[in-house]
Amino acid sequence: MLIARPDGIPMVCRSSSVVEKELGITKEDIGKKISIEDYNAACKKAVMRYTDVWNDMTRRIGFWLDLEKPYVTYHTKYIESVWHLLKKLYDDDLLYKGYTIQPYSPAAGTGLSSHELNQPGTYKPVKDTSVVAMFKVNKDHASEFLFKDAFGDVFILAWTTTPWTLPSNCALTIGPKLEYVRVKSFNPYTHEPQTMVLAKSRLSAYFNEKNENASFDEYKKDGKNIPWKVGGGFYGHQLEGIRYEQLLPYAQPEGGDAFKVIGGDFVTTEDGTGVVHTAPSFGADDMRVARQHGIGTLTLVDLQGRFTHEMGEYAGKYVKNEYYPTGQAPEKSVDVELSIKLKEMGRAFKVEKYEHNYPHCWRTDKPILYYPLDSWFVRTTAKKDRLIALNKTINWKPESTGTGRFGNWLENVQDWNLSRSRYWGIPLPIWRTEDGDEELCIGSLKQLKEEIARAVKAGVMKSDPYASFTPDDMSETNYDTIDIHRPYVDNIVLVSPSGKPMKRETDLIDVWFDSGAMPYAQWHYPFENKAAFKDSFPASFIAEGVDQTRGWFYTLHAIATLTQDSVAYKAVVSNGLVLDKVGQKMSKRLGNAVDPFKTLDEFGADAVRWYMISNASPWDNLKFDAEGITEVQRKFFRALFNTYNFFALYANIDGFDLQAPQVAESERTEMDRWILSRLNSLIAACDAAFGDYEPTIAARAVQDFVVEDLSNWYVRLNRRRFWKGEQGNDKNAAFQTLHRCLEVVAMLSAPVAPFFSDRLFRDLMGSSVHLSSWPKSNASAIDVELEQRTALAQKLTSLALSIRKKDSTRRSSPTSRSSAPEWASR
RNA sequence: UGUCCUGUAGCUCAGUUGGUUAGAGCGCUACACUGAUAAUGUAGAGGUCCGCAGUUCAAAUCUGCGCAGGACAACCA
Repeated sequence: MLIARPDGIPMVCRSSSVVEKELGITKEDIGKKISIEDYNAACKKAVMRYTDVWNDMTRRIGFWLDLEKPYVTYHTKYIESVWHLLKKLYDDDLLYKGYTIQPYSPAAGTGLSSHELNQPGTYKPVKDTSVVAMFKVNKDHASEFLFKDAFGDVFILAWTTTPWTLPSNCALTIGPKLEYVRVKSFNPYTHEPQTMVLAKSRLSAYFNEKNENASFDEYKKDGKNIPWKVGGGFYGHQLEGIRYEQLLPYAQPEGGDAFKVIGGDFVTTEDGTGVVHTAPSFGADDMRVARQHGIGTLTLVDLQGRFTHEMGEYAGKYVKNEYYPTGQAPEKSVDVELSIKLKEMGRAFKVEKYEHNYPHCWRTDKPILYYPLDSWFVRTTAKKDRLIALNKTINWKPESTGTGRFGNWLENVQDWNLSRSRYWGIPLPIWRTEDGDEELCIGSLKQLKEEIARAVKAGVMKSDPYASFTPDDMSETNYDTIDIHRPYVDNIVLVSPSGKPMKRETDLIDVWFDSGAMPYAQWHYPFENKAAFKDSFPASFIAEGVDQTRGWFYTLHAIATLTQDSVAYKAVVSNGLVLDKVGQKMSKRLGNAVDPFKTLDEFGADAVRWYMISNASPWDNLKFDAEGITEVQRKFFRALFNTYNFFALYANIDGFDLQAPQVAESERTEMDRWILSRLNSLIAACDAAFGDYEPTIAARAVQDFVVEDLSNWYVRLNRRRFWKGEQGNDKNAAFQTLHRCLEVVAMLSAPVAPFFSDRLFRDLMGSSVHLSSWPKSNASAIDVELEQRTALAQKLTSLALSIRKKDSTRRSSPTSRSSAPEWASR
């Protein structure tokens, strides 16, 4: 069973953002400028359009797919199967609602899962304004030791690449075991005397060695060559509990005791000052450590990525300039404005541009924020051991991807954030009371109908909007009568056991769940096709790009493990990428991408396929060079075509009879027996190679056989047998031998060159090669000794030609006698 | 920063469990052939097997440390 994706999941994923772009709207406008119905209809159309392109490519390149019955994730039946899986997870306590810091895309208005963040191209190098901010220490019993012969006020230095999070600062985190020092010096902007606390090992990053212990009196207040002096060291834990003045007091944190120094094990001294500015709302680590110490939170940014009304002069400004509509971004980002403000306040120690990799949303291409959100999670961490154990039973090609890349990923598996705040996708089938005390997960339309009936009876709904649907009727017409997408499904209000109304959680689920649910949902399992599902699950193998390691490979594996306690596939071929001929990744931006349709037009599908398969193993990156395709055409296909033409020419002249009885082996010449031995060896080699998911080895073996053995040696030396006038066993043997070779070559090359091989086979046999049985190697026809002897003869022939060449002996003049030393056989 | 892959002739790639002088195709150069079917043959030039160190009688191959390219991951304040 081959899993393939007839509708192309990534296209479905992207269709919504593509549609938004085409319609010239943003997510904000949905429900206002355009109704959700119209919007979803546009999305549906976009899917269809991509489907056509995909189908066209599939046919032309000869993918072996059932295009008549693609699975389509927006069909009601597909969604019902997904709901069934979700219900199963829910019943096993593997689905829960949680409040965590998550990657969030304000531009798309939705949270992102870890594997969405793991798509290629999400992390990009960006230049941000970074600030070393100065937090003023309150003098009290705990901090007294810092004030001993202090020089000006005492500050703790903390570095951030996201100055917009500084107003939401609630704590400072230090490493309890790290060494810290006090440094007396001057503020580089206000030139006031001040004492600063930072990690000892970070001194050299911020203070020039040659100015250490320089005269304070001689400082010219120009910010250059600032003298400094170390005023004593101590360990991080001595700082814990010290309180400081809020840096930017726009609003007060809630739910805790903020503005103190706390200890965290994640603090390092690789960057910054060894002190982490902690804004619990905008960092996963920050939230965790703040909870541990009861710090509370402050979230001064809204879901659109703008500062909230409390932020005074900054209220309403986007925290990243990228969030403004094109052309409307202010000259100074809030990061810059805040930095200037801090400089003026005397609370900035260093402001500079800092280049680092920052994650971007794959829908909008804009930077993401880390933001506190309510979300539904799949508790994959609970099944980590099974995920790992089952993975070990999968045959990965190449193996290292499974043990290395995928294995490491599973070792560090996180709970899967399923929630998406969007409109076009599969709705989460969970209904909740307003207080969240009662909830219900729906696993089928039948169950939904029953619950609707109860709700109507209880009076929370007037009527059943899905009245046209008949439970247990699996016909398409029945399923086509209803739509369980948003907004329709949002109109359903159910009733809780205690009689309260329950509304649907408004989230959609991660589209990757859709694709991972494919083995079940394509069959509408378990509502229909139980046998077909059982026959095809788990899949024998799947093939996809290695970049899908954390995408499709993972979601298939996770869902199968959690819901079936099984693998979803027994083997994986993870393809490498197609690079351009100098080894650069192809991209539209660089203009080095090859148009697949053009390439197919120019060379034909078989030459392209043969080139790609024979040139490099599927998992190795392929340096795509069109000259390689012409070489394949010249060498392999021309040799095969000419060999067939030679056969056909004389077979037609002589009226070769396919049905005639086979000439006995003893009646065939030694060379007949040799090529048939080579042929059966080839069958065995190809069988082993294909069986081990090594198509490259198989294709190369077939190519060598055709070019060297069959065309260049057998046909060349046996031409006279085909030419001669009289019929007879010898001539028949030649025809039958060559015919058999061509027949088998057609069969062996069918997986790689499906069109050429089919034509060849039809011409030879009158039927399709793709309906023929895979050839079996006949061990008794293999004569290893004969193959070795012939190899020797080939070598001697070449040597003889070489000698003739040296002696300038004409090739057409016969040689009466030649001899070779015995060592030539080695 | 981590994980994984790759590195052999100008190019694309082979190279088994370590074992004589490291191979093929293409390209290049030269010569011959046109009695090989729309397919020719022979020869030649071209290599620090990415580098260094180690194991070994023996390393392209095994080990370690690097370098370069690529993919993927990462809360990096």
